[in-house]
Amino acid sequence: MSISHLFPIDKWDFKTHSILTGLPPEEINLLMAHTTVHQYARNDTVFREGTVPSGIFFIRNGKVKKYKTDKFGREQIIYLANTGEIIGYHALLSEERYPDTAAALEESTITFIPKEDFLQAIERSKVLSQRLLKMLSHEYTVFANSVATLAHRSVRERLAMQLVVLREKYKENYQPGMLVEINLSRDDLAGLVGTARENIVRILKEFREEGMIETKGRKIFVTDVHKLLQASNY
Amino acid sequence: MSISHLFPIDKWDFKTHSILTGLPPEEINLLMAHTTVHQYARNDTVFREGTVPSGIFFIRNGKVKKYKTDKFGREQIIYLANTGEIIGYHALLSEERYPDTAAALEESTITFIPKEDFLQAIERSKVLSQRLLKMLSHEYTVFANSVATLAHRSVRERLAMQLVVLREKYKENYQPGMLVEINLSRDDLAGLVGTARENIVRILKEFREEGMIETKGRKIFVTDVHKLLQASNY
DNA sequence: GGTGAAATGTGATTAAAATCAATTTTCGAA
DNA sequence: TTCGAAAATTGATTTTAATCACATTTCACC
Repeated sequence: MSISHLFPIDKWDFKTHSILTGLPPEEINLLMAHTTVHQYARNDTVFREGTVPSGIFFIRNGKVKKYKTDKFGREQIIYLANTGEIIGYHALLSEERYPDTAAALEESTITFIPKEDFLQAIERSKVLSQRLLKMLSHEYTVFANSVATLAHRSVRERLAMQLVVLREKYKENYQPGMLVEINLSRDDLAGLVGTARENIVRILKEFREEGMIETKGRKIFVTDVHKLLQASNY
Repeated sequence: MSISHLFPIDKWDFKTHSILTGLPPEEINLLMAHTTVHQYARNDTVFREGTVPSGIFFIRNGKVKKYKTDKFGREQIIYLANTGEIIGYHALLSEERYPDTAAALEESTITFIPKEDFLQAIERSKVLSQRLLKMLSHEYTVFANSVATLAHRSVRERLAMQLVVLREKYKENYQPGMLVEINLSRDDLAGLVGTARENIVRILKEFREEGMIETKGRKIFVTDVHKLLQASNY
């Protein structure tokens, strides 16, 4: 059972996984003609803000943070991409440089699709370009949500909300009743919520004391989603 | 002369105006087959969050704020659309309900294009759908920027930055040396920056005393863009 | 031009979050 | 298993922003 009836998780998720799944074989072949597969260790950079894009990346397995760093070194995570998702297409389609940096959050297997193949596939496949249009316009919903949340909700509320989202993203072979292990550094969590590490630590402690989560080292287990949702004030 | 070499204004601007300009006549005809033109007074709603989209809107003249309201009534402006821009396409393309509300900021003339015509035009015109892809993916750049800014910059910095952006948006028949009149309520300015009205008022006062702007009633005139840019810490 | 509601502006106070300075824990490499 | 660097945590303090309570100004309308 999902929590989508309690919390609109799709408002926090791009839908890039829907791009490739079920695409006609010919289109798949076109896209996959010259792919290369790479292994990324935790913290390895996939692409860097400001560089010229050379292709797109399909995350076969793993998690990638997309983030911007300001001049004081503070990171803001724009989006956390999961297994099955694609990244790097914005820059190619907008004909700009990468607007942000992508780095693996954990050991990840990623397929690289060269620019030419991707653009050609779009050129030839109406299905593909229509799916991209649908997906990209959905991103507006996600961002409108993020912006409103960042602007008007407290750090505590935002952290509660993100934990609910992360619980979904860290589900793997999930069975009802299982605890989901959220394995993310405090710094990354801070970058996701948009605050300093210290605040994250303190509020996590509150959540623990209020019986919403348990922690084991850096790992976080959500033990009461409903209470968390309440705390998020959503 | 523009300030784009000092400040990347395009990172604050969607590029929806580029959609229609220069589109082949046949595509234009397709799109414009069943349009209706409407006049909106200040504060009139163009469409409302949560409703089913029935078409898109081309702003012939005027300005429209796109915003979300939280349960305490606080508005967050997601984007300020200007003359020549289109709004309402996200919901149609993503097949969702409107993710935000649109309301005229000033007397505006807006052309309505019905859903069917818009979707048909995309279906038939490769040029149009490719332009949409380009535009939508550029929006990611804008939002990544907004999110990072909201998360890590002070209200003072954000206000300074927005004033620079607004100065561009309120340019009309601009001649070098002219002062641009920014005519926006303090509440809307607060909604754009993501803070409370009182903070806006206080910081505007600082900016006035520091010789960056002048005010006349609600109207704001930027008198020193460079100082503002410095204050924005960009 | 006068009038009143709405918008703008001011001051004081409270609350939230950022920052600074350590200390403790964790976890991978030797 | 031990060691040491990196990460996480805690506490104290400062800064920033939100909130509350009014005062003043503006501006559309009569």
